[in-house]
Amino acid sequence: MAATVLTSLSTSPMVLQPSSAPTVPEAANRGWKEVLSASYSSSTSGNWSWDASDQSVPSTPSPPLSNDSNKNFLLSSNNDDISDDIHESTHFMFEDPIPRKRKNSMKVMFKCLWKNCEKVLSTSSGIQRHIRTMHLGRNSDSDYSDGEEDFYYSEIEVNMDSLTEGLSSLTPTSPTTTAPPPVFPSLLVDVPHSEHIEVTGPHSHAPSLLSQSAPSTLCHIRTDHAYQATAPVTVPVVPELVGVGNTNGTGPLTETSNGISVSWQSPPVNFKGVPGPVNHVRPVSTGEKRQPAISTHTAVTKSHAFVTPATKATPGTRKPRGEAKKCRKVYGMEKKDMWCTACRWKKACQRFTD
DNA sequence: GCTGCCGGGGT
DNA sequence: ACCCCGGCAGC
Repeated sequence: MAATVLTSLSTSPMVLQPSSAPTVPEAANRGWKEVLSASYSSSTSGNWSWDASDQSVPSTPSPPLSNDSNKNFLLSSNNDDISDDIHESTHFMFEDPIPRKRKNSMKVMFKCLWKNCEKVLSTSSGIQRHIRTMHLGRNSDSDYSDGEEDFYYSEIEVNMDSLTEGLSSLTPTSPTTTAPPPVFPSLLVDVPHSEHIEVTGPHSHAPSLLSQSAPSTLCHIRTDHAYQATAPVTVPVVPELVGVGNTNGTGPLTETSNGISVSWQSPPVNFKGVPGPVNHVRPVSTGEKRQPAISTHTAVTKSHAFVTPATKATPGTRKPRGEAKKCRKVYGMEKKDMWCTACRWKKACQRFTD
C-alpha cells in the first residue's frame, strides 16, 4: 500500500516547477526523487496531514518546517531567484513532491489574475515578470524585500488530452492532479469553498479571508500581502470587508456575500477596529495593505437615516440624544474593553455616531 | 435608574 | 495626547 502510494507520488506531480522546468536536468530530478522517497519512507501518515490550525497563518506552515524558504515561496519577489526559492520551498512545503514532468500531457500554466488581463504564461517567473512589469510598473530587476510585492496569478492546469472540468480533478486521490499531491488533503478540500479562486475569471477575490496562501492544486493565488499572510482569518479585516455602514440594530453578526458569518464582537484583545459608520476614521490594522485590482468589498452598506435632531432642538445647551445605541449599550459593561475609546472615556461615541 | 457625554482634572 | 470621572440632562 505504502509502496503504491509512494510510487504514485514520486511519479506524479511536477508541482511547481516554473521556469526551471526546462533547465532542471534529469539528474536533479532524480535527486529529488531520492529525497522524496527517503522522506516518504521515513515518514508516517502523520506527516501528511495539514494542521488546520495553521490556516491562521497560511504562509507559514508548521513549526518544524522552520525555513525562510517557506516565506520565499509565497513572498518571493526576486523572480530571478524564484526557481530556487520554489525549488527549495516546495521541497519542504509539500514534503517533497517531485518537480518532475508528468507522464501525461498535463501542463501547468500561470494565468494573470489582474483585471482585464488574460495573460497566460508557462512559467511562474514569467508571469511574475509580466505582473511586475505590466501591472506593477516595475523593472523586472528591481529588488524588493519579501512581502512587498504583489503577484496575483493562478496556476492552472491544462490537460492536453481532455480538459478536465473545473476543479473536479482536485480530489486527493486523483492521479491526474499536478502540484501538491495528496499531501494536504484539508487544503484540497478547502479549495472548492474558496470560491474566489477562479481559473477562468479575469480577476478573483484572491485576498479573501479564506484564501489559503498555501498552494492549492489546480491553481493558487500568490500574493504578498502581509495582511493576507498573517491575518487571523477572522476579525480585524472584517469590519471593512463587511462594510458595516450601520451597526445600529443589526446585531453583532453580519454575513458577507460569501455567506460567511462573522462576528466583529470577538475582536482581538487590542482590537481598536471600528465597525461603525464609514465616515469614521478606520484604524488600519498592522500590515494591512490594499490589493490594487481586486475588490474585496462586499457592498453591504445600508444607509441609515438618523433623525435629524434639528426639529428637536432643546433650548438648553445639550443636543438631544442620538438614537443609535452606543458602545455601552451594544457591548455592555462586561465588555467595556470593546468600547470605542470615546465611550470608555465618557465622551461622545465615535463608533456609533448619530 | 440608565444612558450619553460635557467639562474638567490628572498624568 | 491620553485617560479618568463628576455631574448633568435626556430617556
